[in-house]
Amino acid sequence: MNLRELSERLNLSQTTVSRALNGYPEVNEQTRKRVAEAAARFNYRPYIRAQTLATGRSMSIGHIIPFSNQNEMVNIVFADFIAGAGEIYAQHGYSMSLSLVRDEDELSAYRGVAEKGAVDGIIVHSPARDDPRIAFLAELDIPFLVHGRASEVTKPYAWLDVNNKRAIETGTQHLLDLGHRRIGLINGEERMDFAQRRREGYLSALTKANVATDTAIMRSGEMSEPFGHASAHEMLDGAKPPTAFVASSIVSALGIRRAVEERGLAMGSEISILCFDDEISYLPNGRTAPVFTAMRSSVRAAGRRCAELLIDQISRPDQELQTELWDAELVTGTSTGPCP
Amino acid sequence: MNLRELSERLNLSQTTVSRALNGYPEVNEQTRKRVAEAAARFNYRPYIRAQTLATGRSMSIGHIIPFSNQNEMVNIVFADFIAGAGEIYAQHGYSMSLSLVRDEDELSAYRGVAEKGAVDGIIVHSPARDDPRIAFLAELDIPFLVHGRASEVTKPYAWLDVNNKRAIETGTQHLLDLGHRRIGLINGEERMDFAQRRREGYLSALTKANVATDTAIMRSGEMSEPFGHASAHEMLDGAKPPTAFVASSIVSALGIRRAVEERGLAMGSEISILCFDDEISYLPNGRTAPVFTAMRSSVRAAGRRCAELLIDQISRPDQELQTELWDAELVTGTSTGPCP
DNA sequence: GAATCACTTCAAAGCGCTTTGGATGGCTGA
DNA sequence: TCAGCCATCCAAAGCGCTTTGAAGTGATTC
Repeated sequence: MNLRELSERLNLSQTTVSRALNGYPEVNEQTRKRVAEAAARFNYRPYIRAQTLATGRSMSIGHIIPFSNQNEMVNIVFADFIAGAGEIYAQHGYSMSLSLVRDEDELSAYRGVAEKGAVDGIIVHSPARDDPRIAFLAELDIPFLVHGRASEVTKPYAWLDVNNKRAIETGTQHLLDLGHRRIGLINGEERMDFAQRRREGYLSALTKANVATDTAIMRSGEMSEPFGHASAHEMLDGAKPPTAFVASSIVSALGIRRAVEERGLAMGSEISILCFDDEISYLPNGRTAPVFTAMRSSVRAAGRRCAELLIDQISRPDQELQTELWDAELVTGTSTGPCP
Repeated sequence: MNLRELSERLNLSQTTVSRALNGYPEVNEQTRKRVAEAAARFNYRPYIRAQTLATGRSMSIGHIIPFSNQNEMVNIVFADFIAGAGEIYAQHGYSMSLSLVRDEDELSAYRGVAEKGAVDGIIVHSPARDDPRIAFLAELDIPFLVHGRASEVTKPYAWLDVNNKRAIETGTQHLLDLGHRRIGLINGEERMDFAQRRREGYLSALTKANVATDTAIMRSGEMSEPFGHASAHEMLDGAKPPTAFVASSIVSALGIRRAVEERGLAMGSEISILCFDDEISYLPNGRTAPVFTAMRSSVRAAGRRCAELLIDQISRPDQELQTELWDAELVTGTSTGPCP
């Protein structure tokens, strides 16, 4: 059942039927009701494909998720981000189109998605410091918003980010306040912008406190449980082992904890752990009382907000590009304590 | 730059240009080359929207991800499944359209996606025992494939599933062989089909071994770290505490381990833990030597295979509906040992 | 030299919807 | 009475692509 058939049954033109269904004012209330009833009775539903071609809008947002060739891994926060964004899309009648793209062929995938008019806007995930995707999308002239930032990109673009530097600076400061002087850093991959900023925050806190930095207790890698586990063991095996750890993710923190426990050390007294907590739904950091002391910022909330900002940008293309910087919140759990 | 413009510049008809670009045989090699060059030079790319309308195929697969209202949680295996499926889609020129749908309005979302012709096929995630979605999709007459099964649905449908019953039966048997007689079960939500089957496997192994079952050491819930943690504590606080645990997910196993360690018990000797391992990329169960003894089956491989099967079904609609049952593999780690 | 054929190319008709630019007719006000 | 004006409705022209059915070439065959 298509529009033509429906309009024939009603003895009306396609125009009128279309307008009636889409709520245009220039149609009699009675005929509108007639149309609505017939549409329901014949179970009529417009073909999205045709609508999309006629209107020029596809009512869908593209997410291109990079995933690393080395470890075949999707960022752990991705599912919750998507859950948040999806909620907003549903409210506004948008759908979400997803491509997982390997590092090497990412740019061509962007062209594929954006230029062909398959989506009305794009969300960029996990930007690197000097991310070529941003300049590329700007040139394609399609609305897009970056979750995160790319420090080395100079052109303006829309983004939403957590203040990663300040977050980790605050977290590290918290450990310093507890008397720790040997603090290990277990970071994400530092070609990622967020990881760089977190590192800056870590270094800045140490420097301000006149504590020497030591690359022997700084690691950067894939944010998985085994990586946290192995890194922690290595550092604790070192000549001058740390008394505290800063972890970039709750997953690596789990690995650190395992290493700590394997060594028979007591977490929160002999060894302290502080991590960044994205509030991942299946790895909650304690519903009521947090386990890990953490810098907390909800990635699901970020997903929601990113979707809102992008939809806003699509519907009002003339407005200035929006940016938002969120502060993470320090929550204290049982994983930190005074330096022994 | 659209097809008409391009064909005008080339002094050719749209037909010829279209055919040249799409590899039809009835076009001179020389003109094909001319067309290809011009297309590259003018950076021509067909509008997907128009192509989609003209061909009747949208070249996109819908995934509708249920997510629970109670715990606002997306299944942890989802990201890796998607990563696997996305790989295959990319190879075949498909894109992936995602909707996250809350429990209560799922059916209407299916109609929205399927009936409007927005996608060529659908993958159904996390089916419940008597899942209304399956009958619904069958009626809509759109190709679909279920990841998992719905025991109470009688009509034939395409699916791919792990033999959950046998997997957990084997796992439980392994613990019985080690001498354990009090084995706790920490399962997923039992309205989900897979969780029911796992429970059956658990019960079957115990019954065959003439070991009494006890609901006091059986829990079913959300498959999160805290759930595993709390459940393990409760059971270990009981009058007849278990000496071993079977966990439905590596995430709940992590929680169990935390509880075990908090009590100062040694995992692998005083308490054994066996879990189902979906090979989630950021929670790998030990790259070389597994930590947890586990029943293992890669959810990413399942995603890949599901995508293949569905694409096959779309391209050859007349063939019989395919089904595949995979066996999980027992891997022994350090988390299990003889009953003390 | 006419008929046949393979090889290329083309004009035009969709795909199902939206939207522009009128028509139509009843009603109002001078 | 008649111009002017709403309130409704409509025919037709797109949106950019694919595909059908036919036509225009030479070359080949008899």
